[in-house]
Amino acid sequence: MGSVRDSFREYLSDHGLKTTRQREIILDEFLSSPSHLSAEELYLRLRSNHPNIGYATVYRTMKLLADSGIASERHFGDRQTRYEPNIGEEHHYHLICNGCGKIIEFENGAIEQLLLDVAGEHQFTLSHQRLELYGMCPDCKARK
Amino acid sequence: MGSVRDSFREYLSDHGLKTTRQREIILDEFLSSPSHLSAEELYLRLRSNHPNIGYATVYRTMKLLADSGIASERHFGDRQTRYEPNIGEEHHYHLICNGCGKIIEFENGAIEQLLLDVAGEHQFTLSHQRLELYGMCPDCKARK
DNA sequence: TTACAATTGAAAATGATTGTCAAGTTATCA
DNA sequence: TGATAACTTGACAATCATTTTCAATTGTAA
Ligand SMILES: [Mn+2]
Ligand SMILES: [Mn+2]
Ligand SMILES: [Zn+2]
Ligand SMILES: [Zn+2]
Repeated sequence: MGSVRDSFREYLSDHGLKTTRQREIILDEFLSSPSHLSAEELYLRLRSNHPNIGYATVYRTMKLLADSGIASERHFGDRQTRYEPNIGEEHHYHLICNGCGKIIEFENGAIEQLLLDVAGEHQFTLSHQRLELYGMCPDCKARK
Repeated sequence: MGSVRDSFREYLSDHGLKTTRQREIILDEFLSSPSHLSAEELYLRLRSNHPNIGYATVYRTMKLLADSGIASERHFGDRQTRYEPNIGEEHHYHLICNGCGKIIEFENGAIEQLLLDVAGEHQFTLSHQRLELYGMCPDCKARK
């Protein structure tokens, strides 16, 4: 369970970076928060217990978490970068409601395979993919 | 094939908006330019023949073209919104090289159907989807 | 033509993110 | 256990794409 912290420590030390109080606090808050948070949202959550942690530090740390593979960056409709933990998560895609912002995650091996095939046909070596569906959820449709 | 201009005029008039010299010039330039241009790139191209067309007008007009269905907005890796004409284009996805920025378009009915199925399973009414693959093209791999 | 709402261009404002820098911390090793 | 060098932090300024503002101009219905 503490292994995420350990692997972050390891990543930092392997890259000549330092383990700091702020970085550990931010990691903890990230792991105990709902998924798909933006740096700003995380900063706001931290603010109450750690009012002295700076805005830029949260941004910098989220970038480190992404680089270390602990977090994944996501870009949905709005302009903010969002993050979600990579821990024990299957590779998944997102279905997003334009009305209420609800995010539904789904996996689909068939789609995944077809995408790999497409990349292969073009002799591309894939680094990452982005796949999101946007629409109205049943609740929002009813509410109208 | 002035029909795109006609449908833009129709869209404008149907929405209580006006057909202006600038809007027609911008539409023409858009249609005769390579695809996946950003508003700024379009502005730069217009600059030589129409140095008096303002930056904001290009932004505003591209938004209108998207709203009218003549153009589609695209968001690739960089931070700019890009546009491509919707005319006679099949619905397609993009494969983008991280090295040289090359963009390969592909269609895939099987993927499209699977995505529709996913949306259906969750009773979502889809408005749009985003699907891009990022990686290294064969040229860029060789060059390294 | 007139009358009036829509549009324009220039410049300022916005908002997310990144850069700067002086002061504070961390890891190392003598 | 220090001394030291390198990294980090927080506050704030800077960026960059895009949007807004506003006074002057233009399109259009009648
Ligand atoms: Mn997710
Ligand atoms: Mn395209
Ligand atoms: Zn909803
Ligand atoms: Zn390439």
